[in-house]
Amino acid sequence: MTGSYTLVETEARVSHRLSHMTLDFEAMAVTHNLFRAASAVRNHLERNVLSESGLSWTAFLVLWVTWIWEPVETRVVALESGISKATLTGVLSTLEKLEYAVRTRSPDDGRRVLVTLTDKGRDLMEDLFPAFNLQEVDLVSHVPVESRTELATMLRQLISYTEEA
Amino acid sequence: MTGSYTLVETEARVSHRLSHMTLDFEAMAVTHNLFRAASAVRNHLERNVLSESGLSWTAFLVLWVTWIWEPVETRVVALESGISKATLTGVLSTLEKLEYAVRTRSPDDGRRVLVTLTDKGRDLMEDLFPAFNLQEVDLVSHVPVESRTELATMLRQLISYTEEA
DNA sequence: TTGAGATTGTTCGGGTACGAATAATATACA
DNA sequence: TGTATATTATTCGTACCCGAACAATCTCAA
Repeated sequence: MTGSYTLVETEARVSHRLSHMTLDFEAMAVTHNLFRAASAVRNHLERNVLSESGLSWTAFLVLWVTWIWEPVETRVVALESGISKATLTGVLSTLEKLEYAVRTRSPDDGRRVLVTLTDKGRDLMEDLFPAFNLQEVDLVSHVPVESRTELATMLRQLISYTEEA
Repeated sequence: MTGSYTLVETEARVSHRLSHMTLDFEAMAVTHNLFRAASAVRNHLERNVLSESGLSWTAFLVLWVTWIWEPVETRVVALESGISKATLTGVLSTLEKLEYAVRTRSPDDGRRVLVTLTDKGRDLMEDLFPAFNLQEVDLVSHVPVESRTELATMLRQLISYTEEA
Protein backbone atom coordinates (compact mmCIF):
# COMPACT_ATOMS: atom_id res chain seq x y z
CA MET A 1 0.00 0.00 0.00
CA THR A 2 2.88 2.33 0.74
CA GLY A 3 3.40 4.93 -1.92
CA SER A 4 0.22 4.30 -3.86
CA TYR A 5 -2.45 6.91 -4.22
CA THR A 6 -5.95 6.56 -2.83
CA LEU A 7 -9.06 6.52 -4.96
CA VAL A 8 -10.02 9.96 -3.69
CA GLU A 9 -6.63 11.45 -4.55
CA THR A 10 -6.75 9.93 -8.01
CA GLU A 11 -10.27 11.14 -8.71
CA ALA A 12 -9.43 14.66 -7.56
CA ARG A 13 -6.43 14.71 -9.81
CA VAL A 14 -8.32 13.29 -12.78
CA SER A 15 -11.07 15.87 -12.37
CA HIS A 16 -8.46 18.58 -12.39
CA ARG A 17 -6.89 17.27 -15.59
CA LEU A 18 -10.23 16.72 -17.26
CA SER A 19 -12.38 19.56 -15.97
CA HIS A 20 -13.29 20.54 -19.50
CA MET A 21 -14.45 17.04 -20.48
CA THR A 22 -17.73 15.35 -19.73
CA LEU A 23 -16.94 12.00 -18.19
CA ASP A 24 -18.70 9.19 -16.39
CA PHE A 25 -16.56 8.68 -13.30
CA GLU A 26 -18.58 5.78 -12.07
CA ALA A 27 -17.98 3.78 -15.24
CA MET A 28 -14.32 4.73 -14.96
CA ALA A 29 -14.12 3.54 -11.37
CA VAL A 30 -15.69 0.21 -12.28
CA THR A 31 -13.25 -0.65 -15.07
CA HIS A 32 -10.30 0.75 -13.15
CA ASN A 33 -11.05 -1.31 -10.06
CA LEU A 34 -11.87 -4.32 -12.18
CA PHE A 35 -8.32 -4.37 -13.51
CA ARG A 36 -6.63 -3.56 -10.27
CA ALA A 37 -8.58 -6.36 -8.62
CA ALA A 38 -7.92 -8.89 -11.38
CA SER A 39 -4.20 -8.26 -11.49
CA ALA A 40 -3.87 -8.11 -7.71
CA VAL A 41 -5.77 -11.36 -7.23
CA ARG A 42 -3.88 -13.04 -10.05
CA ASN A 43 -0.49 -12.07 -8.67
CA HIS A 44 -1.55 -13.18 -5.22
CA LEU A 45 -2.63 -16.61 -6.42
CA GLU A 46 0.43 -17.04 -8.61
CA ARG A 47 2.74 -16.31 -5.70
CA ASN A 48 0.90 -18.25 -3.00
CA VAL A 49 -0.34 -21.34 -4.80
CA LEU A 50 0.96 -21.70 -8.34
CA SER A 51 4.63 -20.80 -7.96
CA GLU A 52 5.33 -24.00 -6.01
CA SER A 53 4.38 -26.13 -8.98
CA GLY A 54 5.98 -23.88 -11.58
CA LEU A 55 2.67 -23.12 -13.24
CA SER A 56 1.65 -19.76 -14.66
CA TRP A 57 -1.86 -18.47 -14.18
CA THR A 58 -2.81 -19.21 -17.76
CA ALA A 59 -1.24 -22.66 -17.70
CA PHE A 60 -3.31 -23.45 -14.61
CA LEU A 61 -6.45 -22.11 -16.25
CA VAL A 62 -5.91 -24.28 -19.33
CA LEU A 63 -5.22 -27.28 -17.13
CA TRP A 64 -8.39 -26.59 -15.19
CA VAL A 65 -10.60 -26.30 -18.27
CA THR A 66 -9.11 -29.51 -19.65
CA TRP A 67 -9.58 -31.28 -16.33
CA ILE A 68 -13.27 -30.44 -16.30
CA TRP A 69 -14.08 -31.16 -19.94
CA GLU A 70 -11.52 -33.63 -21.26
CA PRO A 71 -11.22 -34.81 -23.94
CA VAL A 72 -11.82 -31.32 -25.27
CA GLU A 73 -11.10 -29.45 -28.49
CA THR A 74 -8.45 -26.75 -28.37
CA ARG A 75 -10.98 -24.34 -29.84
CA VAL A 76 -13.15 -24.77 -26.73
CA VAL A 77 -10.21 -24.57 -24.34
CA ALA A 78 -9.16 -21.24 -25.80
CA LEU A 79 -12.71 -19.89 -25.59
CA GLU A 80 -13.26 -21.08 -22.02
CA SER A 81 -9.86 -19.81 -20.87
CA GLY A 82 -10.39 -16.44 -22.50
CA ILE A 83 -7.17 -16.58 -24.52
CA SER A 84 -6.53 -16.66 -28.27
CA LYS A 85 -5.81 -19.90 -30.06
CA ALA A 86 -2.35 -18.60 -30.90
CA THR A 87 -1.59 -18.21 -27.21
CA LEU A 88 -3.04 -21.61 -26.44
CA THR A 89 -0.65 -23.29 -28.87
CA GLY A 90 2.30 -22.04 -26.82
CA VAL A 91 0.75 -22.88 -23.46
CA LEU A 92 -0.11 -26.41 -24.59
CA SER A 93 3.48 -26.93 -25.70
CA THR A 94 4.60 -25.92 -22.22
CA LEU A 95 2.11 -28.29 -20.59
CA GLU A 96 3.20 -31.14 -22.85
CA LYS A 97 6.84 -30.48 -21.99
CA LEU A 98 5.93 -30.63 -18.29
CA GLU A 99 4.01 -33.85 -19.02
CA TYR A 100 0.74 -32.56 -17.60
CA ALA A 101 -1.26 -32.76 -20.84
CA VAL A 102 -1.17 -34.34 -24.29
CA ARG A 103 -2.53 -33.45 -27.71
CA THR A 104 -4.35 -35.99 -29.90
CA ARG A 105 -5.55 -35.56 -33.46
CA SER A 106 -9.32 -35.98 -33.71
CA PRO A 107 -10.31 -39.17 -35.57
CA ASP A 108 -13.48 -37.54 -36.98
CA ASP A 109 -11.94 -34.34 -38.27
CA GLY A 110 -8.29 -34.03 -39.21
CA ARG A 111 -8.26 -30.31 -38.49
CA ARG A 112 -9.23 -30.70 -34.86
CA VAL A 113 -6.90 -31.41 -31.95
CA LEU A 114 -8.13 -32.89 -28.68
CA VAL A 115 -6.52 -32.23 -25.31
CA THR A 116 -6.40 -34.62 -22.38
CA LEU A 117 -4.52 -34.67 -19.08
CA THR A 118 -1.87 -37.20 -18.21
CA ASP A 119 -2.12 -39.08 -14.92
CA LYS A 120 0.54 -36.72 -13.62
CA GLY A 121 -1.65 -33.78 -14.67
CA ARG A 122 -4.70 -35.22 -12.92
CA ASP A 123 -2.71 -35.86 -9.75
CA LEU A 124 -1.50 -32.29 -9.80
CA MET A 125 -5.03 -30.91 -10.10
CA GLU A 126 -6.27 -33.14 -7.26
CA ASP A 127 -3.66 -31.50 -5.02
CA LEU A 128 -3.69 -28.01 -6.44
CA PHE A 129 -7.37 -27.30 -6.77
CA PRO A 130 -8.34 -27.50 -3.08
CA ALA A 131 -5.30 -25.38 -2.17
CA PHE A 132 -6.32 -22.89 -4.80
CA ASN A 133 -9.88 -22.72 -3.54
CA LEU A 134 -8.66 -22.15 0.03
CA GLN A 135 -6.88 -19.03 -1.18
CA GLU A 136 -9.97 -17.94 -3.09
CA VAL A 137 -11.96 -18.12 0.12
CA ASP A 138 -9.38 -15.92 1.82
CA LEU A 139 -9.49 -13.45 -1.04
CA VAL A 140 -13.24 -12.86 -0.86
CA SER A 141 -13.17 -12.66 2.93
CA HIS A 142 -13.35 -8.85 2.82
CA VAL A 143 -16.51 -8.94 0.72
CA PRO A 144 -19.59 -9.43 2.93
CA VAL A 145 -21.07 -12.93 2.58
CA GLU A 146 -24.47 -11.65 1.53
CA SER A 147 -22.95 -9.65 -1.35
CA ARG A 148 -20.83 -12.31 -2.98
CA THR A 149 -23.48 -13.80 -5.21
CA GLU A 150 -24.40 -10.32 -6.35
CA LEU A 151 -20.77 -9.56 -7.13
CA ALA A 152 -20.50 -12.68 -9.29
CA THR A 153 -23.73 -11.71 -11.03
CA MET A 154 -22.59 -8.18 -11.81
CA LEU A 155 -19.32 -9.47 -13.19
CA ARG A 156 -21.28 -11.73 -15.49
CA GLN A 157 -23.28 -8.74 -16.65
CA LEU A 158 -20.03 -7.11 -17.70
CA ILE A 159 -19.03 -10.24 -19.59
CA SER A 160 -22.41 -10.46 -21.31
CA TYR A 161 -21.96 -7.06 -22.91
CA THR A 162 -18.76 -8.04 -24.66
CA GLU A 163 -20.37 -11.24 -25.91
CA GLU A 164 -22.96 -9.37 -27.95
CA ALA A 165 -22.39 -9.52 -31.68
CA MET B 1 -21.01 -17.06 -27.27
CA THR B 2 -21.35 -20.06 -29.57
CA GLY B 3 -19.67 -23.16 -28.25
CA SER B 4 -18.95 -21.94 -24.75
CA TYR B 5 -20.43 -23.60 -21.74
CA THR B 6 -22.87 -21.94 -19.37
CA LEU B 7 -22.18 -21.34 -15.72
CA VAL B 8 -24.66 -24.05 -14.77
CA GLU B 9 -23.05 -26.62 -17.05
CA THR B 10 -19.62 -25.79 -15.70
CA GLU B 11 -20.70 -25.99 -12.07
CA ALA B 12 -22.42 -29.31 -12.63
CA ARG B 13 -19.31 -30.69 -14.26
CA VAL B 14 -17.01 -29.31 -11.56
CA SER B 15 -19.17 -30.83 -8.83
CA HIS B 16 -18.96 -34.17 -10.56
CA ARG B 17 -15.16 -34.00 -10.77
CA LEU B 18 -14.81 -32.77 -7.22
CA SER B 19 -17.60 -34.50 -5.35
CA HIS B 20 -15.14 -35.81 -2.79
CA MET B 21 -13.68 -32.37 -2.03
CA THR B 22 -15.07 -29.63 0.17
CA LEU B 23 -15.12 -26.45 -1.88
CA ASP B 24 -16.50 -22.95 -1.71
CA PHE B 25 -18.24 -22.53 -5.05
CA GLU B 26 -19.22 -18.97 -4.41
CA ALA B 27 -15.59 -17.89 -3.91
CA MET B 28 -14.74 -19.85 -7.05
CA ALA B 29 -17.43 -18.11 -9.07
CA VAL B 30 -16.22 -14.69 -7.94
CA THR B 31 -12.61 -15.16 -9.00
CA HIS B 32 -13.58 -17.00 -12.16
CA ASN B 33 -15.94 -14.26 -13.28
CA LEU B 34 -13.48 -11.60 -12.19
CA PHE B 35 -10.95 -12.89 -14.70
CA ARG B 36 -13.38 -13.53 -17.47
CA ALA B 37 -14.72 -10.00 -17.04
CA ALA B 38 -11.30 -8.39 -16.89
CA SER B 39 -9.98 -10.13 -19.98
CA ALA B 40 -13.22 -9.63 -21.92
CA VAL B 41 -13.35 -5.92 -21.09
CA ARG B 42 -9.68 -5.49 -21.83
CA ASN B 43 -9.89 -7.17 -25.23
CA HIS B 44 -12.97 -5.14 -26.06
CA LEU B 45 -11.28 -1.84 -25.23
CA GLU B 46 -8.09 -2.80 -27.04
CA ARG B 47 -10.01 -3.60 -30.20
CA ASN B 48 -12.46 -0.70 -30.14
CA VAL B 49 -10.38 2.20 -28.87
CA LEU B 50 -6.70 1.44 -28.53
CA SER B 51 -5.95 -0.44 -31.76
CA GLU B 52 -6.46 2.72 -33.83
CA SER B 53 -3.58 4.44 -32.10
CA GLY B 54 -1.35 1.37 -31.98
CA LEU B 55 -1.30 1.35 -28.19
CA SER B 56 -1.45 -1.76 -26.04
CA TRP B 57 -3.57 -1.85 -22.94
CA THR B 58 -0.56 -1.60 -20.66
CA ALA B 59 1.01 1.19 -22.68
CA PHE B 60 -2.24 3.15 -22.36
CA LEU B 61 -2.39 2.48 -18.64
CA VAL B 62 1.16 3.75 -18.15
CA LEU B 63 0.43 6.78 -20.28
CA TRP B 64 -2.69 7.46 -18.24
CA VAL B 65 -0.92 7.23 -14.88
CA THR B 66 1.82 9.52 -16.15
CA TRP B 67 -0.71 11.98 -17.54
CA ILE B 68 -2.40 12.29 -14.17
CA TRP B 69 0.69 12.48 -11.96
CA GLU B 70 3.56 13.77 -14.09
CA PRO B 71 6.37 14.24 -13.38
CA VAL B 72 6.26 10.91 -11.62
CA GLU B 73 8.79 8.30 -10.50
CA THR B 74 8.84 5.00 -12.35
CA ARG B 75 8.42 3.23 -9.03
CA VAL B 76 5.02 4.91 -8.60
CA VAL B 77 4.00 4.32 -12.21
CA ALA B 78 4.64 0.60 -11.85
CA LEU B 79 2.70 0.46 -8.59
CA GLU B 80 -0.27 2.41 -9.92
CA SER B 81 -0.34 0.44 -13.17
CA GLY B 82 -0.17 -2.87 -11.36
CA ILE B 83 2.88 -4.09 -13.30
CA SER B 84 6.40 -4.94 -12.20
CA LYS B 85 9.23 -2.49 -12.61
CA ALA B 86 10.89 -4.93 -15.02
CA THR B 87 7.84 -4.76 -17.28
CA LEU B 88 7.67 -1.00 -16.98
CA THR B 89 11.21 -0.65 -18.30
CA GLY B 90 10.15 -2.25 -21.57
CA VAL B 91 6.89 -0.36 -21.88
CA LEU B 92 8.62 2.97 -21.26
CA SER B 93 11.12 2.19 -24.02
CA THR B 94 8.20 1.60 -26.37
CA LEU B 95 6.54 4.87 -25.35
CA GLU B 96 9.81 6.77 -25.83
CA LYS B 97 10.25 5.24 -29.28
CA LEU B 98 6.72 6.39 -30.16
CA GLU B 99 7.60 9.83 -28.74
CA TYR B 100 4.72 9.86 -26.27
CA ALA B 101 6.84 10.00 -23.10
CA VAL B 102 10.37 10.77 -21.93
CA ARG B 103 12.59 9.65 -19.07
CA THR B 104 14.58 12.12 -16.97
CA ARG B 105 17.11 11.38 -14.27
CA SER B 106 16.02 12.87 -10.94
CA PRO B 107 18.25 15.78 -9.85
CA ASP B 108 17.76 14.94 -6.16
CA ASP B 109 18.46 11.24 -6.31
CA GLY B 110 20.60 9.59 -8.95
CA ARG B 111 18.79 6.28 -8.62
CA ARG B 112 15.41 7.66 -9.50
CA VAL B 113 14.00 8.22 -12.98
CA LEU B 114 11.13 10.62 -13.62
CA VAL B 115 8.59 10.17 -16.41
CA THR B 116 6.79 12.96 -18.26
CA LEU B 117 4.64 13.09 -21.38
CA THR B 118 5.65 14.85 -24.56
CA ASP B 119 3.25 17.33 -26.14
CA LYS B 120 2.42 14.59 -28.61
CA GLY B 121 1.60 12.31 -25.69
CA ARG B 122 -0.64 14.88 -24.05
CA ASP B 123 -2.47 15.52 -27.32
CA LEU B 124 -3.05 11.81 -27.69
CA MET B 125 -4.55 11.51 -24.22
CA GLU B 126 -6.81 14.50 -24.79
CA ASP B 127 -8.28 12.65 -27.76
CA LEU B 128 -8.13 9.13 -26.45
CA PHE B 129 -9.46 9.50 -22.97
CA PRO B 130 -13.00 10.71 -23.79
CA ALA B 131 -13.30 7.98 -26.45
CA PHE B 132 -12.14 5.46 -23.91
CA ASN B 133 -14.64 6.63 -21.32
CA LEU B 134 -17.47 6.42 -23.86
CA GLN B 135 -16.70 2.73 -24.30
CA GLU B 136 -16.53 2.27 -20.54
CA VAL B 137 -20.04 3.68 -20.26
CA ASP B 138 -21.21 1.16 -22.85
CA LEU B 139 -19.51 -1.66 -21.01
CA VAL B 140 -21.27 -1.04 -17.69
CA SER B 141 -24.62 -0.52 -19.40
CA HIS B 142 -25.75 -4.04 -18.47
CA VAL B 143 -25.09 -3.40 -14.79
CA PRO B 144 -28.04 -1.59 -13.17
CA VAL B 145 -27.24 2.05 -12.39
CA GLU B 146 -28.02 1.68 -8.71
CA SER B 147 -25.53 -1.22 -8.37
CA ARG B 148 -22.50 0.33 -10.01
CA THR B 149 -21.09 2.08 -6.98
CA GLU B 150 -21.51 -1.09 -4.99
CA LEU B 151 -19.68 -3.06 -7.68
CA ALA B 152 -16.74 -0.64 -7.55
CA THR B 153 -16.74 -0.90 -3.76
CA MET B 154 -16.70 -4.68 -3.72
CA LEU B 155 -13.86 -4.75 -6.21
CA ARG B 156 -11.90 -2.48 -3.91
CA GLN B 157 -12.55 -4.89 -1.06
CA LEU B 158 -10.91 -7.60 -3.13
CA ILE B 159 -7.93 -5.35 -3.77
CA SER B 160 -7.62 -4.45 -0.09
CA TYR B 161 -7.08 -8.07 0.88
CA THR B 162 -4.05 -8.47 -1.34
CA GLU B 163 -2.57 -5.25 0.02
CA GLU B 164 -2.33 -6.63 3.54
CA ALA B 165 1.19 -7.50 4.65
C1' DT C 1 34.63 9.25 6.21
C1' DT C 2 34.10 4.94 5.28
C1' DG C 3 31.79 0.92 4.62
C1' DA C 4 27.48 -2.14 5.40
C1' DG C 5 22.88 -2.18 4.08
C1' DA C 6 18.90 -0.44 1.62
C1' DT C 7 16.69 1.34 -2.60
C1' DT C 8 16.22 2.04 -7.49
C1' DG C 9 16.06 0.97 -12.58
C1' DT C 10 17.92 -2.17 -15.97
C1' DT C 11 19.21 -6.58 -17.93
C1' DC C 12 18.42 -11.38 -18.63
C1' DG C 13 15.90 -15.73 -19.51
C1' DG C 14 11.75 -17.99 -20.16
C1' DG C 15 6.99 -17.90 -20.72
C1' DT C 16 2.70 -15.70 -22.22
C1' DA C 17 -0.12 -12.68 -25.47
C1' DC C 18 -2.08 -11.03 -29.83
C1' DG C 19 -3.26 -10.45 -35.01
C1' DA C 20 -2.00 -11.83 -39.47
C1' DA C 21 -0.41 -15.14 -42.60
C1' DT C 22 -0.15 -20.01 -43.51
C1' DA C 23 -0.97 -25.04 -44.23
C1' DA C 24 -3.96 -28.81 -43.67
C1' DT C 25 -8.39 -30.55 -43.82
C1' DA C 26 -13.43 -30.56 -44.55
C1' DT C 27 -17.71 -28.98 -46.93
C1' DA C 28 -20.72 -27.38 -50.57
C1' DC C 29 -22.03 -26.85 -54.85
C1' DA C 30 -21.43 -27.15 -59.84
C1' DT D 1 -15.23 -35.15 -59.83
C1' DG D 2 -13.53 -31.16 -59.02
C1' DT D 3 -12.94 -26.74 -57.33
C1' DA D 4 -14.15 -22.60 -54.52
C1' DT D 5 -15.09 -21.60 -49.71
C1' DA D 6 -14.84 -22.32 -44.84
C1' DT D 7 -12.73 -23.99 -40.60
C1' DT D 8 -9.01 -25.51 -37.89
C1' DA D 9 -4.22 -25.31 -35.44
C1' DT D 10 0.28 -23.62 -36.11
C1' DT D 11 3.96 -20.33 -37.23
C1' DC D 12 5.73 -15.72 -37.30
C1' DG D 13 6.81 -11.13 -35.56
C1' DT D 14 6.40 -8.05 -31.97
C1' DA D 15 5.27 -6.72 -27.47
C1' DC D 16 4.29 -7.71 -22.63
C1' DC D 17 5.24 -10.01 -18.18
C1' DC D 18 7.64 -11.62 -14.15
C1' DG D 19 11.42 -12.98 -10.72
C1' DA D 20 16.20 -12.99 -10.08
C1' DA D 21 20.58 -11.05 -10.60
C1' DC D 22 22.90 -6.81 -11.24
C1' DA D 23 25.07 -2.08 -11.09
C1' DA D 24 24.44 2.48 -9.54
C1' DT D 25 23.27 5.40 -5.92
C1' DC D 26 21.90 6.86 -1.39
C1' DT D 27 21.73 6.52 3.90
C1' DC D 28 23.36 6.15 8.26
C1' DA D 29 25.87 4.50 11.99
C1' DA D 30 30.61 3.71 13.73
